[in-house]
Amino acid sequence: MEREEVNIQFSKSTDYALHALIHLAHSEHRHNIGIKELSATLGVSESYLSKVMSKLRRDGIVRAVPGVNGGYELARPAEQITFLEVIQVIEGRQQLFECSTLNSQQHRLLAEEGAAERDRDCQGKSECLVKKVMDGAEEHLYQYLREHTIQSVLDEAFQR
Amino acid sequence: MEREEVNIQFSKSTDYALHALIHLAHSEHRHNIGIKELSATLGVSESYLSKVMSKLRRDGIVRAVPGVNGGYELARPAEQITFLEVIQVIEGRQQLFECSTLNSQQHRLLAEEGAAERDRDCQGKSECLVKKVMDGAEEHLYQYLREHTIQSVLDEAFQR
DNA sequence: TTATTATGGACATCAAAGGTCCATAATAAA
DNA sequence: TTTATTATGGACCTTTGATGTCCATAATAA
Ligand code: SF4
Ligand code: SF4
Repeated sequence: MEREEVNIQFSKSTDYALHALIHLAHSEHRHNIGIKELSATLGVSESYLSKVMSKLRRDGIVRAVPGVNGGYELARPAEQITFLEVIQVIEGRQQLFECSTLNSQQHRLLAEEGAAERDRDCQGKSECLVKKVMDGAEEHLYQYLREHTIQSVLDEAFQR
Repeated sequence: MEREEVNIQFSKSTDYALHALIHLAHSEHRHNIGIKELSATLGVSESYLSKVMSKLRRDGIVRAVPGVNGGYELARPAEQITFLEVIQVIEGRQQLFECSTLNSQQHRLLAEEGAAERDRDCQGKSECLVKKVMDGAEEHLYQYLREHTIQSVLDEAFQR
């Protein structure tokens, strides 16, 4: 009877950002695509999309020029813009897993076991295996996202 | 000046669930670990942790018995409980990426390009490359999480 | 100078995470 | 058969973040 709606997924903003970048890449012969055209292409409101674009500009993914015939264009070639980069700009850069029980008995128990390991990796961080598994998962995910760029999507889409 | 705090990370509940399961696995010679002991071990309130445990029970990860000397125990051997399973029980099973612009011009443009592909994979779903990259990322992540179990953490922690 | 376009701040809304409290059900021990 | 104990689930609360709008301002090319 309950409507459980827990969430571990990327935000709509990330979706919008990726789609906008693809449109810019696809129209790179032209210059300065305005927010009007972008929002029409994606079917998203100008106000909201402009927030997303501003973020992309602040992080050097796109360039923006105001005024007549202004708009956006990629700041770098599309093959240098990875999925990971876009996601991190929009979603932030916190870790996929952050310890919430660092002051617990259990943390002490599990982290102390790493004593042998702390000889080589002596950073005093004392992370346990749970954290290591989760960090490994994150790195796996990131590595995959690093290998895919905006250009790679276009390449596969428009080869015929 | 802004405090951007966007979030793509696992919830505290997932953290609690993993830690609780590790405690149960570590104490499997005993039976029926009560919520009192669990919450003391993790340093988390009984009320909240009991919600998490109930979820784990409803999905067959742990067994629970009320009454004097009651408590929780693993419903299956620890080597059969994967990280992925625990995460999905707590976080739900939606996809990491869901299309938010399915009615856009761009979707039509990108999805139509898959015409050649629809001959073999004729499901009418017409997903584009963006979605495929993201789904690939998800599958990558999941595969990794499937390969790690509660037992594997204990093994590495208590080998000396 | 002017029309146009992006920017950023201020709000508004809504859903979900995180958490508490309590009444009830279930159970084992006495 | 009590009784003490423990888990369960519903109701409720608070805070946060995602999503979104609106407007005043800055910047720029024509
Ligand atoms: S280091 Fe391990 S035991 Fe300690 S809080 Fe993090 S996940 Fe939990
Ligand atoms: S299928 Fe591709 S283009 Fe269509 S909404 Fe999904 S990600 Fe966007």
